[in-house]
Amino acid sequence: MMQESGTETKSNGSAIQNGASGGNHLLECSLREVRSNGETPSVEIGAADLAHLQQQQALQVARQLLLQQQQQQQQQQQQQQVSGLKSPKRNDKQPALQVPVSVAMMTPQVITPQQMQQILQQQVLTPQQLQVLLQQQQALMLQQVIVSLTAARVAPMDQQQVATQQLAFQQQLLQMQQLQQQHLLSLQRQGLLTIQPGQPTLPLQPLAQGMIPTELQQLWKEVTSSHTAEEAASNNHSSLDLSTTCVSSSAPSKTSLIINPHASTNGQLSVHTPKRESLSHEEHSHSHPLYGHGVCKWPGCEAVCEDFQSFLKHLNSEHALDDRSTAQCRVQMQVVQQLELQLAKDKERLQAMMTHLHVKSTEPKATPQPLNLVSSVTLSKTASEASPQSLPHTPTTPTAPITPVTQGPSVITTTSMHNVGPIRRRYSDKYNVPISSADIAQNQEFYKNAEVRPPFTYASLIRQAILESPEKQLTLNEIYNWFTRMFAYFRRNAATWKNAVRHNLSLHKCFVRVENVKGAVWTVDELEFQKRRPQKISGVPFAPTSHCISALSE
DNA sequence: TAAAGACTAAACAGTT
DNA sequence: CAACTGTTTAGTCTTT
Repeated sequence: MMQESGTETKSNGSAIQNGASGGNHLLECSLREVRSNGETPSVEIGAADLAHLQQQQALQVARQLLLQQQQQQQQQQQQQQVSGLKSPKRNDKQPALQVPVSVAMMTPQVITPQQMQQILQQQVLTPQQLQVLLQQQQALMLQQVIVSLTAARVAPMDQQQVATQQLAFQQQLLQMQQLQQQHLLSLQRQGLLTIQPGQPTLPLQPLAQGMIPTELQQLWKEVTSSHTAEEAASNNHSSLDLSTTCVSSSAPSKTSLIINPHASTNGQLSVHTPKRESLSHEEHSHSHPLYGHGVCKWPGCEAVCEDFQSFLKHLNSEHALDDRSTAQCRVQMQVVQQLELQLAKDKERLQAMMTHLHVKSTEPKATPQPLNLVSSVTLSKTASEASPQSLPHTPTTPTAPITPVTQGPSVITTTSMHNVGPIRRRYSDKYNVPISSADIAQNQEFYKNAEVRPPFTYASLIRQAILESPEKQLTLNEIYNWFTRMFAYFRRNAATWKNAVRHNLSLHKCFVRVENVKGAVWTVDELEFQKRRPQKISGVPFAPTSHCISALSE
């Protein structure tokens, strides 16, 4: 309604509300609201953390699997129960916050290609987990490269050592890439996956793909050759700092901060911009690509800076022009180059897809649902065969100015957490999109950052919010907070959607209000919810379906 | 074409 | 008194 009113000739109050005017104010209000409620999760930090935890979880499962295999080889039968290996689905279903500390704190290790091969063959992990695992491995290897680069400067290796290590890294990377390709191919064959390179939830993929050995070699040469004895002496300390930062337990999340454009919405990977230049420019606005949410966004830094002034101090002292910064810059440049390359490829692909599907760009109502464009095109054979009558001509909503996410984040969701429920029919069905069991939890990274309307009904979202809570009950305000936390879209037009939430809570019998000591909370009557409507669209049993295909995109 | 579901808007009452 | 919470009604749009 709001979206239609924005694009259709007919207009009412909501159209005005939905316009650009006042949007910032509403956004600020929503954010203030979130903060005032004592909740800290910033969107970006949450995104990075989640990616980190997902990686850790996948790695943990893989390790347990390997461990179990070893045990089984030794003792044949007895270890199955003791191993405590959770089913992949169960594991995936855990919200990030429930991940045991021991898992989150685990020091990442690179699994050998042989071990990886084993995991792939066993097919015990879900495709999603394998994907994550592969990416993490690539990230870890990249970190090893960086560590070695700095270590090489601290303690110069002889040429043979360097060459040997180089070769090892290259071989490992190559093997990993081959395995990943093999894995993706097998997924494709199984119809579980439509490959979408460059998707934001798989931030490492483009990098790893792009970091071909020759480039790494070049990088290696550049950095190692720039080493001088004087620098080694003066920068010994800082180099070590980098190393420890990179191999620390939180390294994966830091890596994702570097590489994933979503991990820092304001970090535009603009490292090649001369620092001083941007400084003078930014001093007025106090918005600096390397500074956000009180944290230094220099790759791998994350130092807390109270205000902008202290950030500037920190930037000048900690990230001055030395060989460490130079090396980091070079790495970042590689990252950017690869991302740009990937973006160009994806743009080209999108163009070809749209050409192929004879997009009617004059369709006025199509704009609000970029999600369904990609879904309908990439989801499955049935979707693409459906030949939608009209497709959006632009991947972004007119009211959504966020550009970094327009790259095409078609998220592959091969695991099922919560079956969210009915999608909003008015938009989704238009394109014959069978994404009824789309998975919020898997797509949340996207919705957190992109101001795109989630294709789910209010009732489904409310239910999801309540079910995600530990007590399976939420106050109205907590439901509000969930909406704003999980969806960038709901950070504006608060009056509208909050009214809708209240309206839905009251209207649907599946939402039960329970008087509490500290007020009232809302719970879900699951029976009523399931009763609500025969979900013809989904029509498919949810567990297997969502395990196979569900999707979303921008 | 009618019915049903979903959404937006708004009025209103009770509570904090 | 203002803001919040909860209920209800009305109108519109879309799908079946």
